[in-house]
Amino acid sequence: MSSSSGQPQFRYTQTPSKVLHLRNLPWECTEEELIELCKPFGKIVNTKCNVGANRNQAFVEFADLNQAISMISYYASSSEPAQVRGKTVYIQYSNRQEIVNNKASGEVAGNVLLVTIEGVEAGDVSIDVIHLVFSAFGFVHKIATFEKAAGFQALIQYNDAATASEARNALDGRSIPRYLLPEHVTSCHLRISFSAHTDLNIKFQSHRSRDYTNPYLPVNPSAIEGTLQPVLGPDGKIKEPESNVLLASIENMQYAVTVDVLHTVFSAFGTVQKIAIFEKNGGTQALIQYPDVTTAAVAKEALEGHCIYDGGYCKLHLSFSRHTDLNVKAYSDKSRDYTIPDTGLLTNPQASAVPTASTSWQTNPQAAGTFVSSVGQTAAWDPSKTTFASAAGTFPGQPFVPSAGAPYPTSGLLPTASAGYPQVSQQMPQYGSQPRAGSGVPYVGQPPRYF
DNA sequence: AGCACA
Repeated sequence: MSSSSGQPQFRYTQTPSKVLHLRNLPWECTEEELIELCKPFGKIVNTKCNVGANRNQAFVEFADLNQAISMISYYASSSEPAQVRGKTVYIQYSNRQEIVNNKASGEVAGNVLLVTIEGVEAGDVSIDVIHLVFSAFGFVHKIATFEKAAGFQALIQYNDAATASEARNALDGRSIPRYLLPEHVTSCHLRISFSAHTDLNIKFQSHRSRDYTNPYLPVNPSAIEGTLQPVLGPDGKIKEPESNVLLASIENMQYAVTVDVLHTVFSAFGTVQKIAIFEKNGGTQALIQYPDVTTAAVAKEALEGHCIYDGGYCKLHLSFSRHTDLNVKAYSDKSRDYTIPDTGLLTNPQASAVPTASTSWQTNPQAAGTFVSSVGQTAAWDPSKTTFASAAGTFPGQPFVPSAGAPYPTSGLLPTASAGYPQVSQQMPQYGSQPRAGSGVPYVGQPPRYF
């Protein structure tokens, strides 16, 4: 026979390759056209278009050798030749085993995609929506989002370049379905390229980054809520813009944390204007609005990492919210607006820093008779000066005294050292007496405590 | 219609 194994250039003796050589393509055939032709046979992990003197040749690399074989086999026995724009395309195994990465940056197939979401603000597309969209092509390991001059961008890490390529091929230039987006978003085109990253370094689960391979990664409360544009502080660390509204994440919420509890705690630093409690990512969070940034900053500094109740329960993590004025129901189970006068249910604004016993009773019938405001006149209270010993005695007019039978005699809001459990009141922090909560509020399955 | 290049 004329064919011999010593002539690899002869088509019937070419060794199979994941890479196919296509020729007689229409002039400057696009990658999309190439992919359309080849993708029925398998996952395309790389392409090279417009090669050759006439720019009418191309290479396509499949994820698997068998996929390349199936395409060759199909057209070897097909009565219809492979065609692009009606032009017959001749396909052979390439004499190379892989396409070299000579593409422009961003075209080099990797397992991490760089996705630019055009025409939206970061807050418009949640990381959960991004995860949903990109999970259609395979397990998404990690997502990191950020805002750059180019707009809202996300890095999507898959296990392999093949999966990433498939997602890119399917989604590049497309839009996230409207029903997944806020109503005001009119367009949301995805522009997708490959990142040079292979493994993203996700430090926290947050609204801008996720590691789906590590469910135990700590949640970063400063990044859960809102769409803060990170600001670099003097130390070079990411610093959130200050706000008069604090976002509190409540960790280890063994006991109910109500609006009243939060009001008592946060009133220690100034007038609390509004409170809203909500559930997010399976945890409880709250927004606490002060009249000014300074007060919020003091409260944040003093309360961060402290527990409302002893034993490490209801540990607070505080960050500045992007909100400046909460729009809350004046009086509900989960929210309170203390700035609205004449509701009949609320104390008047001047005295609103601490709810009176009577208002607590109205809202918490079970708590009747148990309310003790341990904070007192907040306007005069300086957390940096108040001493620990002053807890009950410094606040005249307190109608109730601590119950001798209280099962948890120590005060809450102790600083929680990472291994500092259980805690005792002697571990008082530099802030002196801590504001306390819990009074007047029924616990879940626990009797109330007093101070 | 016949194998590319960082």
